[in-house]
Amino acid sequence: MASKTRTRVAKGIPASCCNLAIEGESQEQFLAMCKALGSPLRFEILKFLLTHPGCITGNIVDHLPIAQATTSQHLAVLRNAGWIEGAVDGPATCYCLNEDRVAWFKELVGEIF
Amino acid sequence: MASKTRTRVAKGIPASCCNLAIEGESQEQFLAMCKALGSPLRFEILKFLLTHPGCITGNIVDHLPIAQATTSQHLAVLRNAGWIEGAVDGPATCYCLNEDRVAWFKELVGEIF
DNA sequence: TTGGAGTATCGTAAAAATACGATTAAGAAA
DNA sequence: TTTCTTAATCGTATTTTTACGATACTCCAA
Repeated sequence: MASKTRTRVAKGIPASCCNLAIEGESQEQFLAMCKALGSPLRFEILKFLLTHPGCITGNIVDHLPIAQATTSQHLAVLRNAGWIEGAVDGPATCYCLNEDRVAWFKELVGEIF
Repeated sequence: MASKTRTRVAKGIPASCCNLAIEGESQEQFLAMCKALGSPLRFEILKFLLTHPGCITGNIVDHLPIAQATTSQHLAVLRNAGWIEGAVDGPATCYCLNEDRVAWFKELVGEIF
């Protein structure tokens, strides 16, 4: 047996040089935030919220070249990833950054790399 | 005309509170890095390279639960995003982090949020 | 109440990402 | 050379993401 192992690997894998301070649930949440951030439209939404705090969904819809339904969908992704929070304000929803989460994200990026 | 504009928006869009130091090409590169980072398998590759510097493709393939072709594909994504660099070492390819890019990424995350 | 404004969700079509086996290519060893 | 090791690329099936119109739902005003 042992057919799957590579032959002629004299060197093998280099020894571990360090450990990383991320795994499990934290890692999942971090990856969800990265993934959510990786879309141009969603990044545009975050930029808009960063520079125009206190916006409602409609403001964001007007600002983007996509349909209302799609915008709402992207907002949900950002919400689920933890980037933003939505507060109901009458019939509208007022979105803002989740400052704690953003701070956590920044910290983590600094720690990991 | 003006049929698409929202009525009853007395408040309008909140005034811009600040500017962001990212746009255009820089933003595209940043988003590519975020997107690449957002995949569990690719993050696993980065973690492996972080903790085991000097690995070749085969080491990474052995470490992941996916096929060689898929791993190679993910490595290409990370390479194109700028996270890693591959150096040819005989028949093998030795991968390492692109330290400059990583530093740039960290800096940017600190600036944006 | 009733009506309309503001949003979220549903259902679905199109596009993109993911994964794999097979193949190709390039270097090292025989 | 010929062969083997290593890794990238090709073609393709499957899954996920994206985007939209239509619909449902909530709140406020008339």
